[in-house]
Amino acid sequence: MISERSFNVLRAIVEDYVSTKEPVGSKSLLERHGFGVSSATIRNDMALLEEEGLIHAPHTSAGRVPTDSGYRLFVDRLNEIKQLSVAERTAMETLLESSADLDEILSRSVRMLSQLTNQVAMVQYPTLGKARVRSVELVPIADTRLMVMLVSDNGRIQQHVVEVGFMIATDSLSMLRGKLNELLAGASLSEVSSLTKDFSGAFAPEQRVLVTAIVGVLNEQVDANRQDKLVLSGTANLARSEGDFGGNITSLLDAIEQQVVLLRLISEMETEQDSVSLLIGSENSVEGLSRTSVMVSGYGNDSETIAKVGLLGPTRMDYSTNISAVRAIAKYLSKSIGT
Amino acid sequence: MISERSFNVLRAIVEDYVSTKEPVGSKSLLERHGFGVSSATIRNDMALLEEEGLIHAPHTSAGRVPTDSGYRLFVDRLNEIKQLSVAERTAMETLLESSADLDEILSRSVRMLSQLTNQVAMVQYPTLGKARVRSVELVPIADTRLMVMLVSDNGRIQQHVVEVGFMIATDSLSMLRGKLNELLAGASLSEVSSLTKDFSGAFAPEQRVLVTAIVGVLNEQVDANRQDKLVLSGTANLARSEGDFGGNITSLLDAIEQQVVLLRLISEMETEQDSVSLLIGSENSVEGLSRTSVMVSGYGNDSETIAKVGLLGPTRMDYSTNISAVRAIAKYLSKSIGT
DNA sequence: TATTGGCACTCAGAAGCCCAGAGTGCTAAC
DNA sequence: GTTAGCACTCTGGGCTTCTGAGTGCCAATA
Repeated sequence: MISERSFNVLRAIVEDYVSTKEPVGSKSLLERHGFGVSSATIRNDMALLEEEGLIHAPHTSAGRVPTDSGYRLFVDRLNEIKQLSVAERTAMETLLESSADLDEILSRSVRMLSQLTNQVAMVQYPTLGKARVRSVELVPIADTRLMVMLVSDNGRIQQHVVEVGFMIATDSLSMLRGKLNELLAGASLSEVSSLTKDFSGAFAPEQRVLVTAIVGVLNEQVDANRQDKLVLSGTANLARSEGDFGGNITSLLDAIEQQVVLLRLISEMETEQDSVSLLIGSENSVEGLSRTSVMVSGYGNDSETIAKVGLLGPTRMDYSTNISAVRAIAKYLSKSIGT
Repeated sequence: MISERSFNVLRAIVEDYVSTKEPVGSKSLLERHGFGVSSATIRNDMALLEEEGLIHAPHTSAGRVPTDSGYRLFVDRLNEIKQLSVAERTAMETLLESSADLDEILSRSVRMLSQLTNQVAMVQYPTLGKARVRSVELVPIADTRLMVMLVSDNGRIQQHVVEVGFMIATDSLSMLRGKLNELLAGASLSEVSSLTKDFSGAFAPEQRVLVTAIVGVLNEQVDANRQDKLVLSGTANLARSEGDFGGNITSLLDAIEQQVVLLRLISEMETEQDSVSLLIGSENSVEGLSRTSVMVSGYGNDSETIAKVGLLGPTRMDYSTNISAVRAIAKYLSKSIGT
């Protein structure tokens, strides 16, 4: 369809535009990349690219800017992805060494991703999916406070403190814990609600309040899991590249603070592990994100993807670097969580 | 020193400038607040205020803008603090009802504060301070993974997952748990390190790896507590009021992302519960925060303040509203945590 | 047929200019 | 101490001009 050289021109335009932020013209293009041809030839190519809708001139007699489709083609033909630098790699490795709990792993990863890319990074909490209950723990925190923990077999922990309002007898607690584990251990999370339905009925009235409270918390924990959670980092970066969004940055910020929109968006994007999927500009149909590109990758264990990680930023971004960063972080997350 | 009317003029200037964002002149001042005098009189007062360094004209023949000292005087003489609206109050109350664990309480509070004020809100994690160990819990998470929890008597929980690298025998675990609790229960946190120093020596060599790992984690948890943590919310709001910072918003964002700077700053600010302390503009000596006001209040239980909560924003902010919001949130936090 | 040199044309953005209006400070009168 | 009056001073918006980067097209060339 379009010639090899034309494509190279497109690539050059994308690269220059991303780095200079200025529409790029035929002459300056020649200066930076020594194509073996004259500026007139380049102009012909550019006219062709414009006809194809890959680039676009903000006004006559200005340079060209890639369109969404232009970026798209550029990305699709991106064969060699930039590698992480040595410094970045070592940073990743130190991150990897320190074993930590889920919260920490996620928040560190997402921060690292945002620093690596200078974009807004996001990571989705792993959904429990088909996970099963490993155990239930009841830990007294204070005289009248109890921490209820639900440990699932993929290593995820949910916890919640309940104020029960009266002194808790430790022996009845361990009895209760035993019964709960007997009932729930090995059950899939989706079964928890039905299994616990009549549980409190078997207890003496004076215990029933406590039991009901605990069961309530357990069900909440399973539920809380359905509406997944997103951790963001680097929103500040948006302010830095404000110009790229044409000033109406607030609508974007709102969309981000809502989270719901983002969650729906990324859950609609198909991902496999080790591959990054990408929506460029208006390819996503979210209002207010028309000048924004979103990329995500899945992470999880060998058998399945349990959640997603990615970033968003202006369409004018360094796709190559960012894709490799997302991929690296996803890989790291799989390694840390997947076990 | 300065007359009653002059002060009222100052107050009017602050109020108008905060709401309109425009330097305010003598005439428009008269229109909005009907002082019983002519514009010339106001001008005289303004000249006086300027001499005192309380207001300042961006250029000749422009209106006046409060200086940092102007805001300061305004705030110091602020006798009636705005009350929260009914809607805000009910929102607070629903927040209050739902009992939750520390993380959740803090993140909800800080989000609410940022929404209430449209500023960047921050809350410091409670330091354990003179807290004592209530109990240590060891919960198996997977075959080779163990969750170590340190529960302190102020209701705070620290937890960490360790990968031990081999199968964990449940009976040795409960034995270990018993010994640890025997050793540590009731001890103050600062003693943990010395108490556990020789602990692992008493165990059989094959257990020692595990024990050392656990002790390591416990010490980490105590340590982690020294370098306190800050939760922020509403950074997006900065972008909205970008103009107030004279464009160089990035330096501000950096300062915020560093956190260290903020932590030092707020820890230097003296606070009592129920009172809000405030640094206006260049009153704080942090570079990059010269156009920023920071206010914090302490929260904790009856006997002591255990951490701080506050916000930051442009000097041109609605001090009255913000102070009352911070105060309300601090009160709420004390109520939820202090027990 | 693809490439190139040449040329006329276009238009955004910077620079310069002008003017109205908001605001001031001062002085003299009340 | 307050006020009316007045001369003065700027900023910001609107208008014009002009330069230069960039284009599209055409005829000549390889």
